[in-house]
Amino acid sequence: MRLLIVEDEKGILNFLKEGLQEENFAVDTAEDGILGLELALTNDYDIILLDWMIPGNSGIEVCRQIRKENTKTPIIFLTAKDTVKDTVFGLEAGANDYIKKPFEFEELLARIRVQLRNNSEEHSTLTFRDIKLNLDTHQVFKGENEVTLTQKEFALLEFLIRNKGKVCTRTRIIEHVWDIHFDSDTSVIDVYINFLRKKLEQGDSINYINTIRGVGYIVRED
Amino acid sequence: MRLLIVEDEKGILNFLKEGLQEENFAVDTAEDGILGLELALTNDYDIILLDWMIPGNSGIEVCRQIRKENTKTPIIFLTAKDTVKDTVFGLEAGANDYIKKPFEFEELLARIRVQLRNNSEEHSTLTFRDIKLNLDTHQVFKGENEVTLTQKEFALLEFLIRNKGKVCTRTRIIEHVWDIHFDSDTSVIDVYINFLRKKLEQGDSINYINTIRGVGYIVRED
DNA sequence: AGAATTTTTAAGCAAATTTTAAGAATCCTC
DNA sequence: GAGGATTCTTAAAATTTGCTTAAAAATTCT
Repeated sequence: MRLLIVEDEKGILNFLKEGLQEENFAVDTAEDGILGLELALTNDYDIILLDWMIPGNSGIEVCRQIRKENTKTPIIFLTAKDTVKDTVFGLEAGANDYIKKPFEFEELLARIRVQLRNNSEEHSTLTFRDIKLNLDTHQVFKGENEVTLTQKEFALLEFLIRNKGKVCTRTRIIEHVWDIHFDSDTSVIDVYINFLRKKLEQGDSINYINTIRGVGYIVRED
Repeated sequence: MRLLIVEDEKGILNFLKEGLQEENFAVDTAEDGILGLELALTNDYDIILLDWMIPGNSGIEVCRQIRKENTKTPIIFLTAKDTVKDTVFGLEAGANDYIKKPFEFEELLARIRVQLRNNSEEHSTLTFRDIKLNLDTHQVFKGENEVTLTQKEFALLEFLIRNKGKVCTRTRIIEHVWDIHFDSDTSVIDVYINFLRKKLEQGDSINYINTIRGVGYIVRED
């Protein structure tokens, strides 16, 4: 994982650099906006940490410039300011997240992980217990046996497994799987959960998908 | 967590209301500025969502009025406008954040969480003595053992623990957990406190929830 | 176009949750 | 310790929610 830090305070910069290297990131650094922008545009980073107040260019400006060329790489703002106006501006300029100084290293790490998780495409298979889901081929296996799912069934299962261990509320499901963003009283979700259960359980009466009444559904490893 | 939505489009209103209820918010709604303002001033919300264009009063005006009395409660603007000028105007009127329509429910939720500072991972579990409450999975553990709670039970316990060490009056409980704000003589609270005690105490005769006669209930660490 | 498959709607049923209600128990004041 | 108020407990009624099924609508395939 390759990472760029743009930050003018040497103390913070070194602190971050060392900490992140211990976490096995390949770390590049820049102490001003000019260099930062150049590095960001000429290299392929997995994530960029950008200080708000830096010489050469404001962090916001650097962020905008990066976004002109590259919309993918996650950018996290490090900011001493905490007025809302600034935050909003930052997000509007294309940042993915921001963290207020002073922050705990752990928290930064957590946010970095969130961004990387969102961004990474490397996982072309998802697994859950004995279920394997191949995103490239759209195939699903239960142990050795292939289970054939329709598109919607696949999408629903994928969403559930991506959120393994967290409740998927009905609202989130309908947004992510059906792409409906307004009020609608439909029972498609129930029907599709039923389809999935039937196809996955295959008589074994294993309970893969748990219902959280009044909220939604969840899949759990054990 | 108690929340007010001021929004005139019924479709959006219901969509938000349902989605947020799934996330365990107690949701109040108003379809115009007059009612919205009145509710905002006479109740104690944890967060307010305010549409920009509403009948009765412009959202901005409502926001300003609220801020005259109450500077604390976070306000998020829902807006179809997206010029920066308007945005700044709104933030100057005292809003804490804004979100452009159409927006994804997820994004709104993220912004609400930022405002409530529920953002970081640690906050996805609440603890109280040997009781652990996981907000992601909606699971509750007493030591090693899982305790299964219904939605209302969960919401009530969550409210009590969030207010750990403080008395929760019956009025606040009925408002925050049941979303009832008129006078009503119901004994649901008693019944649910009883449910909780039974499920939590599990024969150990530990007293998790104390009664404050004439006032309400409280949970305390020791 | 017709057939097959997938997706959505609708409705009845079952089960779980929530609320109501009423008597028992407890607490507090005089 | 009597009496009133408050809370506890229990059971049953009311409501909500989710499951299941079948059929209609939409889409894809031949």
